[in-house]
Parts: sequence; structure tokens; C-alpha cells
Amino acid sequence: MPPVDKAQRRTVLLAAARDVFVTKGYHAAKIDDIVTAAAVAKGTFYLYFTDKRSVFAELVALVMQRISEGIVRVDVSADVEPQLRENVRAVVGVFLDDPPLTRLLFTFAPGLDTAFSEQLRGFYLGLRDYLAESLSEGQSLGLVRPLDPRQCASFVIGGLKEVILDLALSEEVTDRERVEQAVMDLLSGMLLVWPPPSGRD
Amino acid sequence: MPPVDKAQRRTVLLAAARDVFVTKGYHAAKIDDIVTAAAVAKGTFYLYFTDKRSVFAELVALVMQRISEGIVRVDVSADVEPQLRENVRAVVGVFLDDPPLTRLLFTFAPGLDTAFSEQLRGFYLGLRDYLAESLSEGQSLGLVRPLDPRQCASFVIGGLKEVILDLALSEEVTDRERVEQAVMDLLSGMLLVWPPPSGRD
Amino acid sequence: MPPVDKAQRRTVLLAAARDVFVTKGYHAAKIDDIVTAAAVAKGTFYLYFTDKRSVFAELVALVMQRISEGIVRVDVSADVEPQLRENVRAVVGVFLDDPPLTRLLFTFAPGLDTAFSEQLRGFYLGLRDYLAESLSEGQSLGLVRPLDPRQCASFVIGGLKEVILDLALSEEVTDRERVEQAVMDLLSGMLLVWPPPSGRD
Amino acid sequence: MPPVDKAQRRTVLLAAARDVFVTKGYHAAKIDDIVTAAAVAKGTFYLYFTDKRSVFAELVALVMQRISEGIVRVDVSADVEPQLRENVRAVVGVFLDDPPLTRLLFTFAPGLDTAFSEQLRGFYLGLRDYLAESLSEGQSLGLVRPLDPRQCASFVIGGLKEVILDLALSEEVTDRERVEQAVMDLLSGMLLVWPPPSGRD
DNA sequence: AATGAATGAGCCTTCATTCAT
DNA sequence: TATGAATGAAGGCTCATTCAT
Repeated sequence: MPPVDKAQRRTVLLAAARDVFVTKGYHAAKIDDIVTAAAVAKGTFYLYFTDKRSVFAELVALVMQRISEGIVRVDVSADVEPQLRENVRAVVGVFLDDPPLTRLLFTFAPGLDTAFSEQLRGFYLGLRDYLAESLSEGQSLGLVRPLDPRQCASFVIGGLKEVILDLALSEEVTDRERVEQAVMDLLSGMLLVWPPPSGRD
Repeated sequence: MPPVDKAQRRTVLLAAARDVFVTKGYHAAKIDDIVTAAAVAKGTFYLYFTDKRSVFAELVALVMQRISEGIVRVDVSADVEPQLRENVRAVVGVFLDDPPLTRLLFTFAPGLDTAFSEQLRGFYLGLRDYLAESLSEGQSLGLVRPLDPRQCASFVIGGLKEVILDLALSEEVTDRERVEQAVMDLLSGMLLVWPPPSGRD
Repeated sequence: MPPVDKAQRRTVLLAAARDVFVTKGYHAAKIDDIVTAAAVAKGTFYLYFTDKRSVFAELVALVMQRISEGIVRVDVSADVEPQLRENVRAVVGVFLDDPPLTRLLFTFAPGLDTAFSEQLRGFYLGLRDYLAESLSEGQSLGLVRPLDPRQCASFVIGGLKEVILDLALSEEVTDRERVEQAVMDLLSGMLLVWPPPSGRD
Repeated sequence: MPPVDKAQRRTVLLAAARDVFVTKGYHAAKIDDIVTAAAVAKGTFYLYFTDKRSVFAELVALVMQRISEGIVRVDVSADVEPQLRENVRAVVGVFLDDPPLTRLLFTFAPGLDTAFSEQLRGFYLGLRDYLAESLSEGQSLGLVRPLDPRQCASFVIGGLKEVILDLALSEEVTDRERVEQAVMDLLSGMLLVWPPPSGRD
């Protein structure tokens, strides 16, 4: 037995859990499957996680955190488009970096628990409100079409989830640049006023 | 025991199942809960359904069917806007008529089974492709913004799901008219070319 | 499958549990052992009892109840000796009627749980205080030797437990009459003043 | 790590085990609890003891040994009362010196194992027979009431256990002198003939 | 000798499904 | 057709013990 270091083993287990959860879904995933995938004895799992549920929770929290971290506040006094692109790149990147994890979040997390649903919904509502705020600012500058910001934000989030999930599920190797560009096109085409108000006015 | 009509008893069981599934989620829902809610003995359940899974499947199929039925082919030679509105009314109506069922479809269906996911995904892909086709036609007539039709369709479907789920989850009593109008605004604002090309050309 | 009636099946399970607990002790007793002894499927156990612990609790409560019921208040204004004999007969009878249950109470109950110990101790303290009271009364009438009533009561209870357990454990077929007489002799010899004060004085 | 003396570490572990066993009972006591209490690594436990069971056994054997050692043969040709008092002092002292250990012996030992029960019972039977013998002798000298010696011995042992356990469990700080005197009173009051036959007769 | 990470056998409990009445 | 008692496979979790370092 190579003297694997604790953090590393934890990571291995986490990855194994992610794979199994993604492949079989939460309930069909057995602890046995996870430890087999991690090439570890059953008891070892419980040295690193208290619960089957808690591994799942940790995985979900991980994606949520990554997404949150990727998002930067849009400064409307500067040029908006590159900032938007930056956010898109970050969010899309989170998913393309780890498609399995993406599926976990989108596909399995909602239906697990009441507690889970709440947590997840809280996350989405946070995103939505943040996005709605940005849209509002954009609207007051005449950059964004005059739609209800909250509903629009919901729509955008849902739209992004679907598009990204589509990509994550499609077998085609996904060229990161192309995806980013496509999402940018969708978003700007749908949200932004065109032609953009000239800076000179 | 009054000899209840078979179809009626089936309906009662189905409704009971829907309630329980919605309240507790698929896995936490026990056959016991369902038969208790339906005021029927445990064995009776299996006279009407082969399986726990099959009731759920039937419920999900029901929503999918209702949605499919509500959608009418858009005839681009006639005025598009009222037809779009008709479709929106139909789809939104399905959900507002039965919010619990909506939650079932959106929240619990995806994470159940591999088989289930496939079926569901098939349904969505069907919707998407149909919508993409319509968008394509619209684009060739200069009515719809020049975005990738498939991705755009995905985006719209995701967006609708999210907005509708928001509504289904929010406590506010939802005025059907207002919702329809809001969705129409979002869709036309995001998708349609503006100002609409004049009919005279 | 004979259509066994529910109460009867419960009894069978209870008896099976008693036997297994007595033979192997609480922890070594597996639910499998119990249901095997009861010739019933594993799940059936849980139709009648919520828990492994709860069967045990029920068995213990049963002995405690039987003992409590057997004890009658001693009326010191009447002749004490036959009343004492009656109590002895009742208590001893409880044990001789069901030696296995006796062993359960004495041998396994104390070491199970904190909660259990408390309950059991409560029972004994109740007995002790009741007995102490009787002894006190007896002393004020000059019938009982002048010993500390509480300690004396404890002593008597412990002594009875030990003697009865001895009997329950010994293989010898125990003649009920003889045991009763022996216990009576011990108790009266140890506790009662002799010669008894004459009633005429 | 200062190289602690082996015997000393063993003692520490034994004491830790005793405490944990007493607090939680045998089964609820985890090796982890013991080593934590002893401030030692888990593996270390197995350098000093082969087994969880064996530590417990050792503790129980310890009490049994202490008791055995405390008891001296009563010489009926000399004055009996001080010898009896000496024995009482010894036995009572063992318990008062280490109430936790007392509880271990009385509360948890009986229900552990079949093997254990046998051992324990063997010990008690030994005590009983020894005591019965003494009582017999005492009877032939007219010092002890004419009761069945074996049963009487059982009774006394049980009585002592109960009284001592009562004391061990009660919160009151127990004055050794008082306890000894109380037990002496009980025993002599219950067992000895009174008035004592005059030595002259 | 000491450590503590790893092991894996074992058991209670759940619950979808069956079937005799 | 309806019932509900019975079934038993399955799985999460525990914890005494081992052993490489």
C-alpha cells in the first residue's frame, strides 16, 4: 500500500463519488460502488465523509462555490461587453471543466431532499437577484432591453442551464471558444439593445 | 364498500400519488403513503399499477402529453404573433393548471433513472428541434433574430422552465393573463426582430 | 400458511425473543435468531415491534408488571404472617412460572442502557421503599426486628433476587411449595421478632 | 514522547477502560473512547491487551480477586463477632474504595457472555459455599439461626450486593464506618441468635 | 514501542412487492 | 375486486482489529 496522503485520498473518493453519482444517480449509487471505484475498503469511506448524503452535498457545494467565485461584478461605467464575456467565460468554464459535476448539479440535486432543494433554490435566487440587478443597471444606461429584470434573469439562468447541459450531454467534443462565443451571441443578441447607444452622445 | 368505478379509483390513486410525490419526492414517497392518501389498501395499488415507477412515469407522461397537445404548428404565412401567443398560453396553462405536476416534471423526473432521463431528454430534444425549426423559418422571413436556432431553442426551453418553476414555487397567486403577457414580452423581446419588417415589402 | 391471528403471532415472536435473549444475551441475539425461532420472515418482526430494543423493553416491563401486581399491601392490624406468605408466594411464583424471563430481568437488563438502568433502578427503589414502609410499620408494632428499614429492605430485595436466580439457574426441578417455605423461613427468621409478641398483651 | 514505563501505561489504559465501561456500559464503550481517555493511539491498546473483552475480564477478575483476598476464614473457636466485622470491613472496603469497579461487576458483567456468566457464577458459588460452611459451623455452635445454610448464604450475598450497589449509586458521600456498622447490624441482626448463648453454658 | 489509517465482516432496518383469504 | 399480513433482498453504517510506517 503506497502511503497515500490524506487529502489525496479524500480527493480520490470525492471523484469516485462524483462519477458514480453521475452514472447511476444518487439513489442507485451504492457506497459499495463508490469505494470500489476508489479502490478502497468500505470503512475507509466513512473516515473521510460522515454520510452518503454529505459527499453529495459537498460535491454540489463545490460547483456552487466555483460558479460564485467565477462571477465578477459588472462595472457599468466601463465597457460592459468584455466584462460580460469574462463572466460567461468563467461560468461556462466551470461546466466545461467538469461536465459530470455539472450534471450532478442540474440533474440530481433538485429532486433529492427538501433541504437540498431549499439550498439549491437559495443559490439560484441569489444568482437571479444579482443578475437582475445588473440588468437593471444596464437598462438605466440604455444598454439592456426594457424587460422585467427578475423574470429576465430567471429566463437567462434557465436558458444557460439548458444550453450548458445540452453541451455537457452531447458527445461532441466541445470547443471552449466556440461555446463561449455562442453563449455570448445568445445573451447579447437577446438582451442588449442594438445598435448599442453610441458613446459620443 | 360501495363498488367504486374502476377508472375513478385509478384516478384517485393517480392523484394521491401525485400529491405524495410532490410533497416528499419520488424516493421518500412510500407506497404506504400513496394508498393511505387514496384511502385504499396496499394491495389495491398493484391492481391498478404494476409498479411504483410506473405511476410516476404515467404522471410524467401526462404532463408531456398535455404540453405536446397544446403546441400548434406556427404558420408563418399568417400573422405570427397571435400564434406564438396561443402556444405560450397553452404551455403556460398546462403548468398553471397543475403546479404540483409541474414540479414533478422539473424537479424529480430528471434524477430518477437513466432510462427516465433518456425519455425526458428525448422529449426536450423533440421540443427543441420543433422550436428550432420554427425559429429557422422565422429567420428566413426576417422575423427572428439571426441566432443559432438549435441553441436558441434550447435557451428558450430552459428559460421557460425556469420562469415557470419560479412561478410554481412562489407563493404568490399567479394571474394567468399577467404571466402569459410576461412570457410573451420576454420571448418577443428576446427573439423577434424589431421593428417588425413591414408586411408591404 | 395457517391464518395465524395477530395477537398470537405477536406472542410467538415475544416468546422467541425471550428465548433468544436468554440464551445469547441481548447483544449477541440477532433479529435473525429471533425470527428463525419464531419461524417467520425477518420483515415480520418489524410489523409487531418497532425495534430490537423495544421487544426487550416489553419483556422486562412484563416481569416488572407481574411482580407489582403480585404484591399486596400488608395490613398490620390483621395477622401478618399469612399476608407475608401470600406476597412471597406471588413473587416467587412469577419467577418460577417463567425462569427464562427471570434471568432476563436479573442478568441482562441492568447492563443494557443508561435509560434501561434508570427504569430498572426506579422499579427497585419503588419496591424497596414500599417494603421499607411495611417493615417500619411492623417495627412500630414490635413484630419486626429493629433494623434500618431502608437498608433492610434493600438487603431483602437483593437476597430474594439472588436466591431466586439461584433457583432459576439450577437445573433441579423446583418444588414450588418447598421454595416458598424456604423463602418464608429465611424472611421470618431474619426479620421477625421471636417469639412473636402475644396478641393478648 | 517521554518513554513511559510499560506497567504504568498499562495501568493508565486499565483505568481509562474502567471509567469508560462504567460510564457507557460494555457495549457502548468503544475502543476509541478508551484510548482517547488514556491519551494513547488506538493501536497502542492492542499492545497491552489482546481484546476489548480481555480488558473487561481483567477488570472483573481484579474485583473478584480483591474480594477473595479480603475474606478470612472465621475461626469459631475464638470470638466470632470481631472476625465477622473484619470480613465485612474488607468486603465493604473493596467496594467503597472503587465504586465504579463495583458497578462494573454488578451491572455489566452478568449480561455479557455465556462464558462470562459462568465465570461470575462460579465466583459467587464459591463465595456462597464458603459462607454456607461458616454458617453451618456457626449453627452447630448455636451462634447462628437455624436456617438452610446454602440458601441463607445466597441470600446474604445478594443482600450485600444490593445494599452496596445502593450505596455506590447513591450520591451521598458514604462514611465508611457507618456503612460497616450498618452492614454489621443487618447481618448480625438477621443471622445471629440473640441473646448470644453465654460462653459459660 | 507507538501510531492511526485502513480494513471488511456483520447487522439492523426499510419497503416494494406478493398472495392467501 | 379488495385486503393487508407476510416476505426477503438489499444497503447504509459501525467498530474491533490489523499492520505498514
